[in-house]
Amino acid sequence: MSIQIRFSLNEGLYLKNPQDSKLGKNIIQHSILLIDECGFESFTFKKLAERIGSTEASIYRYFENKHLLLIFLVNWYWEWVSYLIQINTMNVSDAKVKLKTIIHSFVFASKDNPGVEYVNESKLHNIVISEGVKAYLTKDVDKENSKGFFKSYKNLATTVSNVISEINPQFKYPYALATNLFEMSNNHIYFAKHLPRLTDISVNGNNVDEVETMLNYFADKLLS
Amino acid sequence: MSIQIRFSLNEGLYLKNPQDSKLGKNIIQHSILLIDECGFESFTFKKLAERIGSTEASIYRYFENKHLLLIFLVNWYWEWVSYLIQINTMNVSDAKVKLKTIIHSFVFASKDNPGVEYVNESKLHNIVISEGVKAYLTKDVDKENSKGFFKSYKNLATTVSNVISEINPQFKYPYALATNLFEMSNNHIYFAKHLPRLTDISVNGNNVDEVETMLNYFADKLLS
DNA sequence: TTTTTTATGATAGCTTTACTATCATTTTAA
DNA sequence: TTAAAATGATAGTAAAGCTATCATAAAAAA
Repeated sequence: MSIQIRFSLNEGLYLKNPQDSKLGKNIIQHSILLIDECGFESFTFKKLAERIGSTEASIYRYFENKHLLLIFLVNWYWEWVSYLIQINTMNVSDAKVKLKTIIHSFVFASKDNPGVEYVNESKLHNIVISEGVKAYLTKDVDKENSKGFFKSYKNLATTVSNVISEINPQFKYPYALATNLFEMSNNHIYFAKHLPRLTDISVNGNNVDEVETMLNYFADKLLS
Repeated sequence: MSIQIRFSLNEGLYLKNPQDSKLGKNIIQHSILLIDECGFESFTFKKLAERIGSTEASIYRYFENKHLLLIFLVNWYWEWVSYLIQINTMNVSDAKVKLKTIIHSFVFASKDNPGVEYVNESKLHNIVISEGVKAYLTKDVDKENSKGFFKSYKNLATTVSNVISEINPQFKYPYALATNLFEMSNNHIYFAKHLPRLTDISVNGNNVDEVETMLNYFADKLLS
């Protein structure tokens, strides 16, 4: 028996739910691998179709365009992180410990697996790091936001900001700190790998311990 | 007499220095306006050429492609911010005041003008907020970094991190804090405008006072 | 001033991306 | 076993992202 995880993502993101068919799962699986390989700009539905032995037309039956596929993947990732956080904090009552657990959960999200067969969480994490912000940094952000395309991320931010407010009810910026912890995590992993002079931490291989330490330090200090 | 500001930007960014000719300045001026209007994805050299009554071919004589133009603009912006910081902190000796001045300088960079005739600093700031990270979030980052394309940003980060270390020599993350202040500034202005549930601050019109207050609070708290 | 170099404009064309449409075929469900 | 739904195969279109060539205009050198 295997655990079957299936997230309910916003229906506007796809034309047909890719989690429901073999081809759909193939699209998810190999789009992750291919975007990780070529980067989002060079990624095309044609390349993806060739890779999975299908056709462009078939992929367009699932996603209107590659931008919506990216938003789908990013949402999937945040749902996955939310799920991990929920499980890991289930029996934790102390808010400070809860925040530490949350930080650990998303910094190490790619290693914590039970996992979903057709999703390589580690490569998906790389995509979120390198391409994630492109999901909302577009001229369509307001229209897409009104359709609820960023809800997964906003819900997660709310969850974390509630824990922050529990630790220090006087703290004025719980949402900003919550999102900043996520953004910092992604940014500084990227900086460590590609622009090391923009950060103090280093990432050896996939060892992100220093990121976790830094985020805990920032959170502790700001909430003290 | 007018003040002539001219930044020395990395020569690999352009084929011919656009600061040296009428057409070049026109390209800079109207690419800023056009990217601000359409967003980077929809922006094309063809549209720009039509706008300034020139041709695609002529623009390609200045920039290899729109990606390098974006890096050029972002570098221009960071050079501009560095210049403002340098002027504003010239006669400031106290490191804490210096950091406050730095924060003020970049949050209000678009208003502080003397200005360059053909650059709309305020719209350029919008571009940096909405499109800036796309300059380095690509598969070419390592190659481009080795050519020095991100040097302006790294120099600025170093300047700020030195001030941070002056305030608190024990602080372990001076670079991370420096870049984080910049990234937070951009992110939260964007969030306030487009994804308000991801932040606590609000931006009314172009009033970014709350951003300044938040950054000062974060910096003070972390360095105390 | 005349000549020569350099910058720009006009035009054309080529490849790739981002789609859409149609019809045949396979797979699934009634 | 038949109808319906999903996929594949193929074709085609518009725009993006270039490159090349030649004519002309402007600037610099002679």
